[in-house]
Amino acid sequence: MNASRSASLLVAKALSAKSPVLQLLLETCTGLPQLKVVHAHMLRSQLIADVFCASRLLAFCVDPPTGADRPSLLYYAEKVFSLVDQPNLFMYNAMIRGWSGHGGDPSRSLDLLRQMLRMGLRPDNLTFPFVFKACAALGYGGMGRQVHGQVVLVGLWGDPYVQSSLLHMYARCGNGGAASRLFREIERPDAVIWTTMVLVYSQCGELLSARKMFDEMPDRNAATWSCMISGYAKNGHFEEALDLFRSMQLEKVRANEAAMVGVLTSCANLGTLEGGKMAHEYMVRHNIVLNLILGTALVEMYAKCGDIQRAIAIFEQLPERDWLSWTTMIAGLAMHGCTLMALEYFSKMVGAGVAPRAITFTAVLSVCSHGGLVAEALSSQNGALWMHGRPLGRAGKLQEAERFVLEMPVEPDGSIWGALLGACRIHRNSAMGKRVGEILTQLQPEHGGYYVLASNICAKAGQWEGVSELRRAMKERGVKKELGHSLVELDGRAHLFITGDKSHPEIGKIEEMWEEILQRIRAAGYVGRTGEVLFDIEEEEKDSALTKHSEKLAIALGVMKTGPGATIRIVKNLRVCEDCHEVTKLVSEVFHREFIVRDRNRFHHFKGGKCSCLDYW
DNA sequence: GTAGGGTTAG
Repeated sequence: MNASRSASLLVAKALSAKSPVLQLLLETCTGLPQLKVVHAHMLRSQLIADVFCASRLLAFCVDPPTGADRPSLLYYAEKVFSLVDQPNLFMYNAMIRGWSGHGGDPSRSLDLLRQMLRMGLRPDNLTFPFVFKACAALGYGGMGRQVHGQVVLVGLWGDPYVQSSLLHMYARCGNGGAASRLFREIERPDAVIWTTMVLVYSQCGELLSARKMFDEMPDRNAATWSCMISGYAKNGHFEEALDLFRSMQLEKVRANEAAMVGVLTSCANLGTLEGGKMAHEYMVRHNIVLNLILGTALVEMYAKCGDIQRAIAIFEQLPERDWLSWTTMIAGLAMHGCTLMALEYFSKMVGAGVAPRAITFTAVLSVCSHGGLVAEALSSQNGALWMHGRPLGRAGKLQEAERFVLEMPVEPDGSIWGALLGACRIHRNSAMGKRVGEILTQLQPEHGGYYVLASNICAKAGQWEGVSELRRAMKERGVKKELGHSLVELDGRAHLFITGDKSHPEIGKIEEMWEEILQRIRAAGYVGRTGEVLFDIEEEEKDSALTKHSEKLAIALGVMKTGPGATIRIVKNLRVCEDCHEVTKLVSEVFHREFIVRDRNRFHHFKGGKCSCLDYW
């Protein structure tokens, strides 16, 4: 006897005993196939006409056991629902809830709300939270406000579930004002509502207000901490995110996945490998399982903090991979100058049937420019673009790269043009650099880095009119150059140097060290770049007396605090300049240190007087 | 008689 027949017999027996057993039976379903058996019997036995039984069926579809294919169950539920003559409030709620959630279609929730109102049904305190969730997902703030009015009309605005979902909706729709007004009207906000306010303010970029809420609320739980940490991370306040993670541990609150993503992202952006490793250990210690997003964040952290081998190992162990996890891996390899491997992963990605997106192309383009390759677009296979790199001479013609950008199956965005501009600099192609620079300064006029890069390309070619033109454009548009800074981790402490800032407690000794370094590398053949050329080329402002970029102070401290054979990691916010690059090469040789420097674009691994970028960057 | 809110992150 086959399985479905034995199941059928079981069902028939069960249904004769009516609902409590039906409930049990539904609980044993693990997916659509089993559900269909139950449904078939409900139809045959007319049980489907029983509103309660039909509701149980819908409830199952809306809230299936983990692992079941929720979207297909939702469509099945809708079919069942559409065959019901007069669905009751419960059934509407179940369907509205279903569509509003994961793998659903929030606009259907709103359709159903209209439909139930037409049918003369009155939404209750359960309907509204689902409806607001749908509005939030769609970003329909206006619709949300109208429904808010309905809530007041039916006298439900005092319900805490309704209140928090309303706040959440206003937060997602960017209406922080409405949210704070609403919050002030709530007499006794509970922890969920307080937490939602933390979300509201971090969503609006008002981190101080968010923190104020966080500090003022009477009891915080894991979600609250997580919300505040992610808020900091999302708004670029990485140090604060890590500080808060430390306090969270002191308070013995266990972090969840979302919090860890914020923590890892912060470590990745700061480039703190020590912090990142500690976060990873925390995850292992607390059995926090790697899902797709968390796994990708971990890959990114290791890649951006300089441990590309570990990043690869984590990536290979991920339970699943999507376009973004592939892209993160490819971009990470690109940063480390692992050109061939990056291209290999790109072809693996395409081979796995994962469609690349714009950021993927940016990463591939940067692979090519770092590796002295030019990207070449070939014919499409299975609708996906295929691409490989072809070696180019140093003199490099970039026309093919430019053509690649123009022929890409996605609209080139700022970062793609930016990658091409970087390639122009490497290949010393000022004509194209000028062209691409113009596109970029129009596309993203507020982005100071592109003016600087374009101006450096001109300077290198001796085209001073181009340089002054770009400087003028920057001034006219009020674009500020980002201040250079370098971070170095030594003895478990992070030292930050900002251009022109001499606040480090050991600045005197550092300057002395720098003088010594200068003497010894000069003996090894270093000729500092000075004067006009420097002024026009460097990305960081020239120090009035000495050509001392923040990076040089970091190098000096690194040499000071370590012995021969040590590895010193430095993270910069801008691209490394040619002079610093030269200096670091020489220091690595003369002082027998390894430097792993992360600049805005990529890693430079200095050892024995050479750099892993082979002077392409 | 059946159900629900806040972290959604890379």
